[in-house]
Amino acid sequence: MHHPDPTRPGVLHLDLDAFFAAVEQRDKPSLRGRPVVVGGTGWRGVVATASYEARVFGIGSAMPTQQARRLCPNAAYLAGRFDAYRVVSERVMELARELSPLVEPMSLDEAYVDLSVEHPAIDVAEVTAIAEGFRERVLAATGLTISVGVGASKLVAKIASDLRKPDALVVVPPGEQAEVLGPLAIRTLPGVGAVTADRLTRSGIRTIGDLAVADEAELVRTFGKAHGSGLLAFARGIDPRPVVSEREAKSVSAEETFATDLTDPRDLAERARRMADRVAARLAASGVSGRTVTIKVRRYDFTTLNRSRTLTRATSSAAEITARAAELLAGIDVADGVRLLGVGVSGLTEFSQTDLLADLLADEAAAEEQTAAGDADEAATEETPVASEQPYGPPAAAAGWRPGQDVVHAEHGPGWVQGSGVGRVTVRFEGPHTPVGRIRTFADDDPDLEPGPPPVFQPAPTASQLEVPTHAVQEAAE
DNA sequence: TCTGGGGTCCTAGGACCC
DNA sequence: TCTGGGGTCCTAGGACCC
Repeated sequence: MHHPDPTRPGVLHLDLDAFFAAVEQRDKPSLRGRPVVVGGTGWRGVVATASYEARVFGIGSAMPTQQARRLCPNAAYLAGRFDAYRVVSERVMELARELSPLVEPMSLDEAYVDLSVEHPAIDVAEVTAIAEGFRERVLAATGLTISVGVGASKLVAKIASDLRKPDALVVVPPGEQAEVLGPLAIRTLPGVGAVTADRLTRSGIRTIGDLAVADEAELVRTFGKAHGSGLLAFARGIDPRPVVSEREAKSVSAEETFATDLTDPRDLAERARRMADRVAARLAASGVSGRTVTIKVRRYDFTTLNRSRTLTRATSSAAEITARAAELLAGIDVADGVRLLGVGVSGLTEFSQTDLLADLLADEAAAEEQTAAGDADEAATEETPVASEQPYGPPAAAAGWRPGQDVVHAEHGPGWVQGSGVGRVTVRFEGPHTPVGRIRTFADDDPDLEPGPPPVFQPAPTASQLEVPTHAVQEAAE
């Protein structure tokens, strides 16, 4: 474990600008320069990312999509293409790892990099050159701009990357930390959310500078030991957290907000089963199993409950997770309506051969339980089709065409779904390297129209590639 | 305005153990 | 029995992050 040197600007925070929306504008020429909103497009959706053109209208992350639509009805509302985002993200992380092996991805669009192992004497000039080179390579390889913040710690790097977004590099020299942080609003400090900011403001603390001179005992009384003293340390620019390149997941979960509240326990049990299946598949894919099964229930009034049960052995069996989730669900009154249900597994460990055998036995045992329960109560095991299987709100299509989705037409080639409804689907035929494309409308069950792969973005040739003689390029291509 | 889905970490109380 | 002092595990809830 390596801690960053607090006297040198060796930590980078990388943050792709308006990431999901930027990928959409890259791949869809007709959306460039226009407001684009990516997120839940249904009744109960929220905004994941708004392009800068959409932010002008007041649209931002976590805002209900309904509200965004009122603010800017003419924006493009897209459901998101996470496979495409993942490809771009992996490429950026790869480029980051060329700077240093100490890269800690925080999400698809953010990561920390610690340069201090390989550049122990790094200074502002050197890190500036490294970071600018990196930003250029990201733009060439992905067509996207990335903001980079640099400081002596994760904390300072993170704050710096946000200071002049988009498409900016901000280096905070260790000697200027206090001056830079002091005047900033308390809310810009990572770990200060709506609740903490509110409480601090009520104590007359508005800026990071105010917080830096606050009384520690008082903060600990108000916010608890860890949060109270952590807050003060952060405000003073103290952050010894290392950049960690490999972190093990601690839990795996799946959850869903329903288009309309569910009240039938059998519907909920069936939904829980499907979520348990997905969780089990992901556990298996990452080679882990877990001892604690948790369900999450959000009621009609947004109050949220968690119920968990810890098993004697870790499991990754879909049947066992389903059975435990069903038991936990049975203990909750759902008559007034449930808007969200989730199933999760925590207490993860890498699984062994004996776990695999135990899972097989657990599958059988759980199946028997089901059968036994079915004999006692026929209704419970009937294959009940889920009642509220309606599409996830308007204007998503009944046929399942999602706005923004990649498609291929037998005659017209690759394009994307611009909208759908009343038995029709509208497609725009364009890609990242075409001019703005034409729109065509089809029946939503047109056999010539299929879901397609994400378009491939062609990186700009780099200066060094242009210098290489033609025959060398051909050899490299073979 | 009416609130996603995937996570992390912390707190606090009770059970249980030595 | 007018009553210790940890430590760990489990459960539930909450703040926060992207």
